[in-house]
Amino acid sequence: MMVESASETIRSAPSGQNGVGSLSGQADGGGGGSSGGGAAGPAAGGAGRDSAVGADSNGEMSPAELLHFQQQQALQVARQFLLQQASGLSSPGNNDSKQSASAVQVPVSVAMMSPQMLTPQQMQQILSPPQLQALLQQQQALMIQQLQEYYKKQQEQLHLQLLTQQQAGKQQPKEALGNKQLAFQQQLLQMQQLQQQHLLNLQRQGLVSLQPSQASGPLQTLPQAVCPTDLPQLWKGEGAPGQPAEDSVKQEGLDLTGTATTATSFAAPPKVSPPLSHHTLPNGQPTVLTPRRDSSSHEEMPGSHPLYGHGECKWPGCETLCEDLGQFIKHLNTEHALDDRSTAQCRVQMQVVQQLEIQLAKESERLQAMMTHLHMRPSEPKPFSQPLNPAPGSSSFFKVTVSAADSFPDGLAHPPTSAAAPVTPLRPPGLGSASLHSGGPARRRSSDKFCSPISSELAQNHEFYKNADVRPPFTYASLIRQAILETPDRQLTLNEIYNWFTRMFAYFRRNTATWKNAVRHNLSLHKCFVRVENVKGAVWTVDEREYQKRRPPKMTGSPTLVKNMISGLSYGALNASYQAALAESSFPLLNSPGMLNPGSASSLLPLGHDDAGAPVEPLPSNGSSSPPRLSPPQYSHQVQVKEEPAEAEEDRRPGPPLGPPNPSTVGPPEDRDLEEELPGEELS
DNA sequence: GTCAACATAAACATCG
DNA sequence: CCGATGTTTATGTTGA
Repeated sequence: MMVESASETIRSAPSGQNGVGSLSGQADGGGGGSSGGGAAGPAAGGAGRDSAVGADSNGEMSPAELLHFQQQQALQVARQFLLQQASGLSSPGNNDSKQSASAVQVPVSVAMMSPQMLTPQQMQQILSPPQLQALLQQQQALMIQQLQEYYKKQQEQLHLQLLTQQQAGKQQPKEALGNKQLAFQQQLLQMQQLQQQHLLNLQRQGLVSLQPSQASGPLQTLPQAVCPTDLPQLWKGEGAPGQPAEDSVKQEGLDLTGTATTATSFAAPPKVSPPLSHHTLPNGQPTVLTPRRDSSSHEEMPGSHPLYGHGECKWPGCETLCEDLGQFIKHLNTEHALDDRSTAQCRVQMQVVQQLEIQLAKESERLQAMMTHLHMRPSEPKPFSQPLNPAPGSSSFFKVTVSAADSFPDGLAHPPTSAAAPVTPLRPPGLGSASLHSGGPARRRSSDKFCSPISSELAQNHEFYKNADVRPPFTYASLIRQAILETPDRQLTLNEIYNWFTRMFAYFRRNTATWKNAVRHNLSLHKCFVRVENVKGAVWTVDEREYQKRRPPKMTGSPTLVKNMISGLSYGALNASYQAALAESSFPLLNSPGMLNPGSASSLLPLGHDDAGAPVEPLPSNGSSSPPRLSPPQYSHQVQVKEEPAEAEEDRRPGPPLGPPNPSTVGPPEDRDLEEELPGEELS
């Protein structure tokens, strides 16, 4: 899987034309893809190609490749996390909160999605960048911690030896003693150097991807980095530097928390009387080992075992095929007997579970806070479970809910990030939602659909997208729009748009032909993008009104969901404000990255109107969407085009301006437009 | 099952 | 002619 990683970088730059088509420009699909790709989706297709290309990739990796590689690793791990969690291994045990700071934000709903089925790509989609990073960091922190323990032990040992030697040396010739001391000291030194080196190394590796965020986000508070690949290795019982020793060390050094249950389920030999202590969850819940059916001894159930499924061993990193349970048991007892490796893996698993639990607790807490803030009944378990499993619709909406909620507490305008800030590494609403329900890489209209604040989203995860080869969960249209709106004069040439894409997203630094074609396609296709002849050529602008218009159909569905959701959560009274918030989130003040001036909830409402009102607009979406049309003027205002835009777009939209008044300065034109467009429209 | 939105691929046109 | 830019059509996927 990881093979998929580095590779595309290769194909990126050159627009791999296969010279088939008529003209050059569209060498799209690159060598491999072609039409078939569609089904699998871009990412899938990309992955496919990747692997193909990646195979050849030699040992060396470029930074970008390394980054990608690490991401893949992280995904792997994340997947494992979920996998494990889903397998019911949950054994509450809460450690000190050392790592709580880096608690991973894995949407509960995600965890419910039968992780086994998830591919790294999907994981990418499911976990928001911040989540991925968090995951990664969590592991890094873990590793670091373990390593430090290990090194510490080593040093202690050396010291001990040294002392012993010194004592013993009393009878020895001074010279000899001196030598020995020297040797030990050297050893010690080496040890330290090794440690430093190792840590450095890990850090460097880990930081490749973290750096960006560190510079700008809460992530920087996270512990030192550790190569994300370590964990898997640990699971596999190989590779991790200093691992063997580490095992024994960790046993004492690490704050092992776990439960008997876990232990039993892990190590066959009864001998395992884990020195594990029970902890309590943040919320005070004792982590009592709930005798889970699956955690009971494997001999129990004739046909099943928590570690056995689909004919293979589910031990982390094992996957050995076993024809039947008997064989599996045998395998379990031989391969996963009580030894250093197994215990280490077990510990890792415990950590995993702990993290997940911590996260769950946090999310619960947050939810409670939110609900409290919103004057709702706090102890409503539904919020969690409801959206999780059921229909895709609700689940996706849940995400929106979360996002909206995120900004709620602090005031509508608050960037979600800050809310979750220090502890929870960025939890972009749009992202989470987008990725989640987009399921496949190809589908990422979510953001659009649910109007996630792409701008804020981007602002928050700017660095991430910039460096991580992760496909942004936004539609091309929304991205293009964002690109255009980000500029002072709100107009961009095609090439500039390209540049924006590549500048903002690592993902778009590859497969250029494909996405460029898509960009062009989108520009042409969507009415919201208006081409304006400029002196130096043509520039593209955004007709915000038109853009918003596109959404009605989408949003029509949302309200329903909203209602469902709301009713389900007894959000009743909140309805209005909630929707307003929703709307708000849907209408990020895209302009400034700083966006969202806190506390101006009221100002947001209008937007809400728009969104809510939009659906009301029975316009045929676009086509001849005529009546209330008036786009041209609008952007013509905001856009400083040399030429009369009206002309250029005349054909497109003979729209008569309803809002001649938009003195739309480059500032917040949208608000204005919307307000005017749908004055006082209430969600109906 | 239908529909809308979207992604992707590709053919074709236009222009510098 | 070539490449960049635009337009349009076709097809497939997904969610409502």
